Amino acid sequence: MGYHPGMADIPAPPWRKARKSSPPRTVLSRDLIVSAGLRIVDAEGVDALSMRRVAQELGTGPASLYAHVENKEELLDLIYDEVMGEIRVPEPEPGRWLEQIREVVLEATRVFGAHADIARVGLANIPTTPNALRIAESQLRIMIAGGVPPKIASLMVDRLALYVCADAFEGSLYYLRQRGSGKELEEFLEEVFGQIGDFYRALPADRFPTLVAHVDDLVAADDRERFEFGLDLMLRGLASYAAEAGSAPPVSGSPTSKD
Amino acid sequence: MGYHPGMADIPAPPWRKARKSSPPRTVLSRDLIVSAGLRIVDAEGVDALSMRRVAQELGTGPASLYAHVENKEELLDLIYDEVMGEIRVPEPEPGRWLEQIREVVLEATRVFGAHADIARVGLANIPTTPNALRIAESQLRIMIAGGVPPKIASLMVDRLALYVCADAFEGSLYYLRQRGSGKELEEFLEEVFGQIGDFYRALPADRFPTLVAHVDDLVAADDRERFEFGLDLMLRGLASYAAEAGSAPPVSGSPTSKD
DNA sequence: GCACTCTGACGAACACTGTTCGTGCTCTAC
DNA sequence: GTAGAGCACGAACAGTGTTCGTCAGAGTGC
Repeated sequence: MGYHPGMADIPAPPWRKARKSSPPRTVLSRDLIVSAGLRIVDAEGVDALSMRRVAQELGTGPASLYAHVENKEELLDLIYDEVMGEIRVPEPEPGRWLEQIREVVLEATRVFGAHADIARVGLANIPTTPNALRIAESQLRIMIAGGVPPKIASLMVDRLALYVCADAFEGSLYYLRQRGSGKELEEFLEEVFGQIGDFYRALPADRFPTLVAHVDDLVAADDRERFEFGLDLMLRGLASYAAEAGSAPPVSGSPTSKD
Repeated sequence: MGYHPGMADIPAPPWRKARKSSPPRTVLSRDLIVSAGLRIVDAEGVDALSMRRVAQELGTGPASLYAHVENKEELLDLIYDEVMGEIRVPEPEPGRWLEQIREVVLEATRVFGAHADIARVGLANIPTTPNALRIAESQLRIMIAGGVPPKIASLMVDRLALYVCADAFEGSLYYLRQRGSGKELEEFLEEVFGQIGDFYRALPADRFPTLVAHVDDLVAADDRERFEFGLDLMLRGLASYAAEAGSAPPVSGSPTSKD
């Protein structure tokens, strides 16, 4: 700060107001912007991401970002693709195709779960970014190698993506609210589920007899169990489609008995 | 406008500036606000709904709304519940439980589809509003009457709600973009799907061989087919859980052969 | 070494957003 | 007839995404 080597000792002429003491031009780039954005999303969620906030993180003004990024929307897409880049996919092993699909879905859920509510970006866009394609390619290849009819496999890729994003987004809501309330995760969840349980129990039993009668079942399941139940629903359905089409059904009957 | 009956013919004294020509106080109410909000959502989508916009629709200022509604969030919840009120549910007929579940889900999808992207409100909230409870009660009753184990039925209610909202929200994206582009629905969809097809076809075949090889399958399905495929996946899975638990499986094998 | 263009960083501004505060009108209850 | 509560409303605050015009500095051609 202050002296610049090239200017020797000559002080800036005072009548020129020194322009602004020439702050060292920060060097921006798409990657810098994206990773700064991802940092914000991870720490505070998608709603907290604003162009000003990203710019501030990089020590500049919001207008500077628009030279590298079209939009806030494009920025979010780029961040989303960055996250999807963390999802690892296996080489197809035809004998384990159903299990492999299950593994890819679990892997995706793990990654989304590690990045706050970023999954909602995936819900709002038709994914055509590189990593989205990579994962779709992988899933399609696994299923087709396993003998699933291509039409079924294509539909399945779409529905699985929707399910993963929707569930991850739903799950992130609890996560963000917990973070906002300063409590520990376990304590928070217990409190929330307790409140929901109390709420259901307090319902008028004449209008909602079945709900009231099964409160415990309604409240018992945690995030993980609900997610896996829904996933296995779809996988059982898929197995039945595959079996109908003459493909060999998965060896051990149902995908439930895994893990 | 102008004369008020009680004031006879006496004009307002000019030195008092007439306060503001005393505009006839509009009478607000929660219901008025909610229905105005729903009108905006229907016409322009959730993003277009702002407190100012609602106030304008009612001929007043934004601050006036806060006497009847806590929040924008609460307003959206109220609008969402209003929409859910349109969903009709049947009386349980144990012999047709799977078909009835399917019908309720289709009915919900129909209603959401008629109200722009309102479904995204359902994605972002744990639904505890009256109509959400009504529908959950109905689904639970149908399944339990059909012999589905309560635990499975409880999980199913949750997963179906998630699926319906997620799909309706995804579908609404196309809808809103079409509306924004001034074209006819059919023309718009054809254009979009054409572009996506072209995009897939133009992909490097060495990195995405499976995608490129099955472009036609990937692009062929429309909204409806994708939705019903996913739904039937889940229902087949559900049927298999129900069968495992000793309940009578649905008569005609799979839910696919309906309609 | 000089003059040139062109990229891109940046300050300021615009039109919005949700929400709050204070004012004062109008209707109700006594 | 008057006190009081409820509530409609204007103005303001702090924030948003985005655009415009300016202008420093790097790179290029001579």
